[in-house]
Amino acid sequence: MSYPFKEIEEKWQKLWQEKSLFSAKSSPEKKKYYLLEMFPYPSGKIHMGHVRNYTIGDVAARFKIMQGYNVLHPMGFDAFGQPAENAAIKNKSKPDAWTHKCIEWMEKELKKMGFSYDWEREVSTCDAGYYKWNQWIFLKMFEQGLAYKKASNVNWCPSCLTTLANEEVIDAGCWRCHSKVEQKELEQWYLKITEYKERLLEDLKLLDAWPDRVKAMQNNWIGKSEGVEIFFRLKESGEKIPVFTTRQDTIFGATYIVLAPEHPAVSGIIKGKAQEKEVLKFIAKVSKETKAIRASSEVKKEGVFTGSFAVNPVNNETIPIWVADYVLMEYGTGAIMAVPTHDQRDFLFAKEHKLPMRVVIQSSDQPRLPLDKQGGQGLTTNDQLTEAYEGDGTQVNSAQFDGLPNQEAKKKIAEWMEKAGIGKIQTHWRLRDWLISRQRYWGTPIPIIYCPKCGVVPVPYGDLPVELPEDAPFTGEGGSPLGKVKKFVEVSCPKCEAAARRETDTMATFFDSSWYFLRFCSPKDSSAPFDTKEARYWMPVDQYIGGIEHAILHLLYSRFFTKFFKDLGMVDFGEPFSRLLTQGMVLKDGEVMSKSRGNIVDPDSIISKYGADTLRLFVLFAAPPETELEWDDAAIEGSFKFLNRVWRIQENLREKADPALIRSLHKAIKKVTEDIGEFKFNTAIAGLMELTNAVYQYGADKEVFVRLVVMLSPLAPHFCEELWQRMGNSESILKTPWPEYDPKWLIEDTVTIVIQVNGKLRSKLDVTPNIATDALKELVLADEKLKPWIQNKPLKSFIIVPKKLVNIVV
RNA sequence: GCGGAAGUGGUGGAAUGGCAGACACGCAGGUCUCAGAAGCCUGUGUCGCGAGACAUGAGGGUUCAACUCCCUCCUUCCGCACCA
Repeated sequence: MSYPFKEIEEKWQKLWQEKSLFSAKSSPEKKKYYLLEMFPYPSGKIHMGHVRNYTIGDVAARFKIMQGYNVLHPMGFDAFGQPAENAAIKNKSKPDAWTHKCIEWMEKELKKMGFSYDWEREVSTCDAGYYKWNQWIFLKMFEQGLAYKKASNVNWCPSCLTTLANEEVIDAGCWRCHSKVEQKELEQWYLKITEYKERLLEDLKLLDAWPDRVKAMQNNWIGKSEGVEIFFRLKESGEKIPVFTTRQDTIFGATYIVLAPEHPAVSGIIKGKAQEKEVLKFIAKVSKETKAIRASSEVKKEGVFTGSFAVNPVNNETIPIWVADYVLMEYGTGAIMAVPTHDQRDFLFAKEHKLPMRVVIQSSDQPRLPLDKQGGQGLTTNDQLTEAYEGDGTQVNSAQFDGLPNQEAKKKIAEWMEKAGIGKIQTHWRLRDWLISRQRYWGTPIPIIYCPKCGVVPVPYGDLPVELPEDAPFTGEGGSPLGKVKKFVEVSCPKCEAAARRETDTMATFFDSSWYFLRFCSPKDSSAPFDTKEARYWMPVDQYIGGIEHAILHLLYSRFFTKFFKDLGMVDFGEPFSRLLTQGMVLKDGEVMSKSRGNIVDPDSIISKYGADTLRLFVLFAAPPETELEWDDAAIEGSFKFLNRVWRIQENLREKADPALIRSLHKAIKKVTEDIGEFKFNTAIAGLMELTNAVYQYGADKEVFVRLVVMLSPLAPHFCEELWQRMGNSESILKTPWPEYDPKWLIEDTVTIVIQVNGKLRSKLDVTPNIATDALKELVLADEKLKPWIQNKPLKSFIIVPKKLVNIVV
């Protein structure tokens, strides 16, 4: 017979709620712990990913409560977004009603898992009480010049019918629907995240408790590269052509320069040249290719000579100007100096088009690079090299810099060029400003009014929130639905009262989630986005838990917002999340669970078969939190069996425990406490299983059983509350302090010493822990089992690791 | 190409310089039962009857001792990328 999990779970979920056991209050004299899991999009159903994410968080929260911390563990919903709107189009329902229904279901599902949330702090981003503050924050950014509108080429998803941020484009496709992203010229709102690029990069170093992977990804994304802009000049007109390089140490090896086909100087330099027609044809061909195609043709680098020449400012050498598709207008200056000997792409291009090469960095390894002179210019012939040498070495063919190590020359050349006015030390960044306009209904309206006389006018703070009208038409045919609601669009200008129009785009939903962790500190505040005093107490988040898919998007934006609030003086810290745990995905048969693959395991079905406690236990036991978890329908039986095994102990409690069991207990307390503290739940559970096995071996008394149940309670809370109550306790088990081990029980009367001969295990001895070295040596050498291994070979050394091991080397 | 993570039994995984495979799943045997299920007990890396030998992606190195540290390489996953 299995234990009655269904009754037990329902009973305790009800009791916890009645007692508001998890409602948090700030109290400065108590140590706080803010534990947060990434809030979900309210799809209506929770999936295994949610179960895993929130179970990890819940165990940590309950553990910290029992350790005496004042714990804040809130939950809310990232409720704006396209699925609600798509559902509205499909079912002719309203996004608002649909979303609230979903939230209701979702809450129920979360409650069925027994999570310890402070539901009084629940927040939904689609409530006007929340998104009012999105608008407030937007206006503050607008005042600081951090929110601005500009026309440019933007990413456009033809299926979602809206623009996308760079961070939302994955493999040239839309992050949500994977449609191929198109480029479109549009006037859109941007947030100047680039203003914070230095700090966003620099402060990554402060995040010791973040996974390296996430930091590396952000580092990559921000993409700082330091180099020099070198001013080449056109031979004929003397016009400046700046090129950007990070390898200024190779400047003396530049044998041609290459312009992007879109480079503005191209049309001027080909005019009247014999090559004009050919170049124009080439440009036309390239312009037809999309970014993706251009990037994918990795092997062949196509290009044409322009008929013009440029002058290298470091040696006044005249070199040809080419146009090629491998140079991109979007990066650097859209022009490069080509050094075929020390850049592989330039090398391939030069070889293809028979362009000259010159070695300027000599490798210190053998064989040496060929430095054969050709026409007295230090040129290497085309067939002497098989690839570019991109490593470090010594400068050669580099005038006054000859003989210097190239890394040193890099600094000196940069300084020299700046002094001589032929270059400028410069840093390029990959990070672009964040496009937040979306041509969608179900989001926060951007609080801006366009007046024919006053121009762009921010909505006055007193008029916030700009509420979403309820009766927007959803056709799915494109164009912002808000634009079709007359009474929304037509307003009078707040400044001059002339007839004006409202902005009809809404904000990207990542705006909403960039500061929700602050809102949880004072979720009902009606005078500010958050109460600075409350935020000072609770923030930063001590432990944040969520999926790796947000490594750049949400986590970068949240860091940006936090720094913005710091600049406004609203918070006194620059990073929102002290520790970050990115949990691994849940797989089935080696693949991510997804509807399209049809390999979804519904948490509900598991709960009704085994109960939430078994489900919790299994997702924690099957793998460490950071790694992928392979779902196994059979293995979950093991977790269920374990709970039943613990359940049966209560029927057979003894009067007095065996000392061997007491020893196991104290060992287990030490292990489980350390492991839960380090989020090593799988081994913590193994420790509890071992203790349970020991109980079966020796028989348990009440004292041992009590501690077992207390330690199990963060992991299987309903189950343990029930046992706790049956043991005669009236208070929740959460009010019980976490057990402590007594070190005296960890001291063994005898220890087993492993005896090795030449590093191989040959025997074992039981001795007292503090045995004298000589006595131990004597004992070991008397061991009959070792005789065949030692024979009468001379003893080279005798290594003793106290209480553990002896190694005899012969 | 650059950056990150990982590679251990049939499976999930444990061990961060000191007994490789904890704890589970699975499998096999036993016990209980009229029988089955559940429970309980035992066994279970490979080869070998055995003593023992071999085994942590491959190969080297450091060390009395290496899954663990160092070097070279291979494979898989993830991020970025004609980034100058």
